[in-house]
Amino acid sequence: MSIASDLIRGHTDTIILARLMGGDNYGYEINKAIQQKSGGRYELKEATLYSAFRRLEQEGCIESYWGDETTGARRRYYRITEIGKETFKSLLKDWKTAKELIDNLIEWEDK
Amino acid sequence: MSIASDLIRGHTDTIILARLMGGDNYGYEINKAIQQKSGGRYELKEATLYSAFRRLEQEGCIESYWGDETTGARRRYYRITEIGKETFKSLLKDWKTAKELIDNLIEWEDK
DNA sequence: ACAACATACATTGACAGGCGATGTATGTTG
DNA sequence: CAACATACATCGCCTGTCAATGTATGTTGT
Repeated sequence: MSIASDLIRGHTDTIILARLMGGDNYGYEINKAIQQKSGGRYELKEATLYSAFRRLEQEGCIESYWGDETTGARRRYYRITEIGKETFKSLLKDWKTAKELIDNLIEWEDK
Repeated sequence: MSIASDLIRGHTDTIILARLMGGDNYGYEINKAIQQKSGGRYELKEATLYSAFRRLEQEGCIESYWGDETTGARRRYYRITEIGKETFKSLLKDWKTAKELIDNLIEWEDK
């Protein structure tokens, strides 16, 4: 992977919630969408993805249900809740703040 | 603190190296400068700061020496090395990339 | 027929970074 | 003389990431 995961750490939830803002989806597909949107530069590791789902569901940000696939592997779909939408908005604001903050803190005067 | 530390995680080293790009400095003062530059919104916890120094020194990014204070508490000064400067440049590039990547990944189509 | 691969979900155990708590020592200020 | 600021340092816990591993189904190439 080309991006250090510590730089993405803390954004996993935001990234997943952003995907679910566009409608219900299941894990594998969500990760595929992330890969595509990143131009192949980034993907969530499966362990990271599924532990994020567990975390978000416990926090009430998402809800899950099994798809009715009659063929192929079963799919667990996720739906963003109202709490999730509020959380997402809040996380977006945090990101904006953090971005400005970091940009500010890595400035320097060359000596 | 107003900023979630997971959003800053992975930037600690960059932030410290940026401070040292402006000349040698010691831990306490570096943290004060960070607080000032952030407008009081952010400070490194001491445990975080000193473990970052240890890490950076082990990696050869910084070197340390004791100040010659004849009064007051002793100060351990840090100097950025050539390796540190290269690392810093590289971290800046990583940040630029990560910023664009995240901005891209948190876009969504409202439904 | 059968291997290889893609789809799809899930858990375990290890690791790394951040940090609260705590400790040391010195100097200043009300 | 208590409170506070300066200054460095370590220990142990917590959390998020991830390699490894496992399960099960469907497709494609030879």
